[in-house]
Amino acid sequence: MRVTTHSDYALRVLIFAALQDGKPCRIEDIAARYRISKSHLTKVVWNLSSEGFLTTSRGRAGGLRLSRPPEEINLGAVMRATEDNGAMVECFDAKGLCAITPACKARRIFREALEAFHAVFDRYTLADLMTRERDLREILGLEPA
Amino acid sequence: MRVTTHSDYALRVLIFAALQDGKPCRIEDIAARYRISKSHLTKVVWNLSSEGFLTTSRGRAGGLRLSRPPEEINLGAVMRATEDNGAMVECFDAKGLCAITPACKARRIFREALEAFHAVFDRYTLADLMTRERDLREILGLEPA
DNA sequence: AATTAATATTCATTTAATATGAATTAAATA
DNA sequence: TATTTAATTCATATTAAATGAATATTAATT
Repeated sequence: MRVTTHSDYALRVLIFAALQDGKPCRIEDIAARYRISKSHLTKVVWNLSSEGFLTTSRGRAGGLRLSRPPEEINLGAVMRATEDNGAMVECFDAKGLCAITPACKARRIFREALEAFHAVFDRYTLADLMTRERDLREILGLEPA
Repeated sequence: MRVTTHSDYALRVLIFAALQDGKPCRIEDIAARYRISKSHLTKVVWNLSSEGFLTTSRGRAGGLRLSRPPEEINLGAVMRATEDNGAMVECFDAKGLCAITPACKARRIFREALEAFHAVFDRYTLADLMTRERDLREILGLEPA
């Protein structure tokens, strides 16, 4: 089983943004600190912003920031918004070709398992990822709070 | 999130084998009925057999059959054996490059969520997938029991 | 108004995982 | 011994995902 890097990067962006004390930060800097693709990150940020987790502004002194405090950003909501589970298995997809789909009980179990997966994230917020804030700042080369 | 077709196919093989009343069946026939790759299916069967779910024999009158009755084949065990979760997210992999891994709390949550996913399958056996046996037989073009 | 700095958008390319195909080898049975 | 089947190996194709690059749009500063 695999989680897309899209979700992975989404969490990294949120963690980075949570370290900025409300000040906007730039996609370019985030990409540089994590050494990942700025292009890809741009799409991740766009997603997070259209889902309401981030607020972005263009132009000089622009950038992105958390729309809400970390305690109010539920990780289950983030995962559900960033993972596309429409094709987790072939039978989830309307275009699936598995012959036995009409008589197959496995699909229900897959849905149940996926829900259980998300339910774990539902129990955490971004704040739960920030408990080692000091170390995170150091690793990412940010000023101590 | 995505499950590999390897696991998907594994379930299909087990379902097919469970419909054979203990008689061996051939990989080639399974591949034909599901219209999927025989080569790939061979690897899936090899895995299931090395994990003890199937018993195979070569040569004339050979084939594969369930090693145990369906009620004794736990789906959680099957999923754990067929899914490679070593790289579910980058930080699960020893070769992962994510900078913040040492200070990141997300990994624990991912592990917890993965375990919750498997735990759902733990509650079912192959027998739970066979409740629509009549329909499955018809779709797969097998003789009624 | 012009310039600069940022996100937004689009498209092309690359990459890596996955799946498939094909051919050969080994084992079992008639 | 011939035949049938799984096991094994290697090459190829396919696909989704990720990356790169270029352009457009927006907004703040000078």
